[in-house]
Amino acid sequence: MSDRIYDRDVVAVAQALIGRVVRVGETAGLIVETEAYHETEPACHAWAGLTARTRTLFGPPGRAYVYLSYGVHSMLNAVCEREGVGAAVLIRALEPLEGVELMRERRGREHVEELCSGPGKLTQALGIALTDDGGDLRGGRVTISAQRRMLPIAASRRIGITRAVELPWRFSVPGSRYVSRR
DNA sequence: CATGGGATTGACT
DNA sequence: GTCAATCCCATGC
Repeated sequence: MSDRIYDRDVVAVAQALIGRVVRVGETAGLIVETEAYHETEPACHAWAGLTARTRTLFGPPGRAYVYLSYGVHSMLNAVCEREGVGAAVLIRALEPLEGVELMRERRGREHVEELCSGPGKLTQALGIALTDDGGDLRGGRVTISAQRRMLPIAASRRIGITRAVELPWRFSVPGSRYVSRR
């Protein structure tokens, strides 16, 4: 059941989200890159424990955790594991599927490869903001499909962090033109 | 209450 | 390759 997508090990969920579709209004994209974060490792916001910022992270699974990075970019995560455990999957890149013209307007870029190929890019392209924090990913404004396209998956180290860098918790579709840091 | 560091991006040398 | 933007919030005095 789709109810069990998020209520399990966050690393397994990070892999299971590859090939699903994120949709917001008329815009939609195929997930081609994710990263797992868990309270037991210091790169995760939940490492610091339950605070105002991490309230959603410790809440029920299947919700959106959206936070502001570098004071500039909104980041979309899927809250995982049982309520009370701080864990989430960062959605790092999408292959644009629908609403590409609207994505171009919002991004100010023409090339399809530059629309959703990064965690800050895709939230701008889909119009995801901090107000989407806490929303239900299976029936809210921002949704992730229960259906999944099966794609090859490669594991690697997470990008842009300074702690727990050795964990191979980044997952991406090998050869995709739509992953970040091409 | 003051300070400093980001799960990034885009512009510039 | 380097670096600033910009602001939330965790941390420490």
